Amino acid sequence: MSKQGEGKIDRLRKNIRQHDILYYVKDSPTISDREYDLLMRELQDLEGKFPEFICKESPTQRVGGKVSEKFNTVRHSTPMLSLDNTYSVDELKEFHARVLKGLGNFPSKDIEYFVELKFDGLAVALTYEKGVFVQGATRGNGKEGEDITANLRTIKSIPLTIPMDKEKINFLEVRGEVFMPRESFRELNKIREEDNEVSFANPRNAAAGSLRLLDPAITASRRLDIFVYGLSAEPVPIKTHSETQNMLQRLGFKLNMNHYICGCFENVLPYVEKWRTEKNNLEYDVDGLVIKVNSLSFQKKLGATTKFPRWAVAYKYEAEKAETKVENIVCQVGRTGAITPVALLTPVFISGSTVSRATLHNEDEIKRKDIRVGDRVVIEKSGEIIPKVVKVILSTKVKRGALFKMPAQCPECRGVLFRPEKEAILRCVNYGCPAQLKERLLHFASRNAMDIDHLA
DNA sequence: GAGCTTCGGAGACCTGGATC
DNA sequence: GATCCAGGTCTCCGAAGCTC
Repeated sequence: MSKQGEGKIDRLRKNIRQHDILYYVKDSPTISDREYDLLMRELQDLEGKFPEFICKESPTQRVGGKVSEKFNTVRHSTPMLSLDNTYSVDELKEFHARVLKGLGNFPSKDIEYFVELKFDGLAVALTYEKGVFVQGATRGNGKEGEDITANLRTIKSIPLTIPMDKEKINFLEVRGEVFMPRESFRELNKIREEDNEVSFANPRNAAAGSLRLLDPAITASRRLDIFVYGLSAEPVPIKTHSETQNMLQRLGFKLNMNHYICGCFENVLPYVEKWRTEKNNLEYDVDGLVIKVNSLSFQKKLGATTKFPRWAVAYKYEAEKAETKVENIVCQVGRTGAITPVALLTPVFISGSTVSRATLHNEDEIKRKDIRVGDRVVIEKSGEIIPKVVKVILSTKVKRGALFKMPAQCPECRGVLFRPEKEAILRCVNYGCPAQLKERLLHFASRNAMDIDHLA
């Protein structure tokens, strides 16, 4: 009886996994939702009768239900690098020139490129051992990320088991981008509004927040999705990036099929133009394209800097812009003592979030752009959906205000001025003269009518 | 409020080539 | 060999929004 139960559970699991791939990965279900639910219920009933056969790879165990207290740190087997960005065709050409140079002035016509969409989500790494999904992690600082396995297991397009034996590999790490489809985002915000909760600013932030929830059951309700785009396997049986895509597809992962193999660099450029407008018709956020050298041996030869691979680059489409007013300019002190002038702006909604502050970087930058309080300025977000460093790109004088002066340099040592300690002691890095320095700073502040709240 | 996400900018640092 | 310069690389920091 027990043996029969085990066999039936096994068949049901395989059947459900197959339908998961058809529904969540290939987007072509062959049974109705009700039929799928009946299969799942049958499996749950059998696992209830034979609890000794319940395993964490079972489709019924996607949501473990266990609420964790914190996320553990995970060290990546190979660094998870981000991509260098380009914003124009000229910069793309420079990338191509660096590739040619890096390969010893290889003939341009012999470099094949792989072009794919750049999804606006969170990069994750999925680790499989002996065909079982054992760990999922965020990118973190590239070397270490957070263990979010429990939350990733709730994403139904991530297979919990894969046929690694068919590919003759023992270890597999898959990299992809978790995102929230626009429809899921709209529905989620609608529910939050009905519940008088604060809406999420944009799908990327909603996805980021959802993956860092301590309760996987809530993550499961957020309807996240994933596109995978890369892998490292042992032993490595592949020679090109396009072959990795084929392998990932055979293993049952969800890939985005809007990708192209370009026989030469010139063939890349039409796709840049094609997706400039077409990206807006997709049901998920895309902020550019990724252009990769297709040959893995070339990728290896080109290597990487500490931050970016030299064999791939992102092409980012022009960011949304908005006009607003500089209300004030204040000094902001970082935790190491570095002072950054920041423009306080009339809040303006741009690319999914409200921007009210913009870094002005340093005194030279302020002088170069001649930015003053009261100026009308055009801002653009340099990181698209998440407002990271906001660039002030144009200053249109409407009403002149006080010219900002920045007391960021010690008149004597010309170095970093001070470092605020927890006890609010100001200390000159070069001279170690807190009292004198504090006096000098307060003098500067009063002379220039500056906001000194940050220094107090 | 703390601590996390991602990624761009600034500036320090490093490296290699040119010139003396 | 010393010096200068340009370009590449690295590290630090901060942005807004999120969860805890």
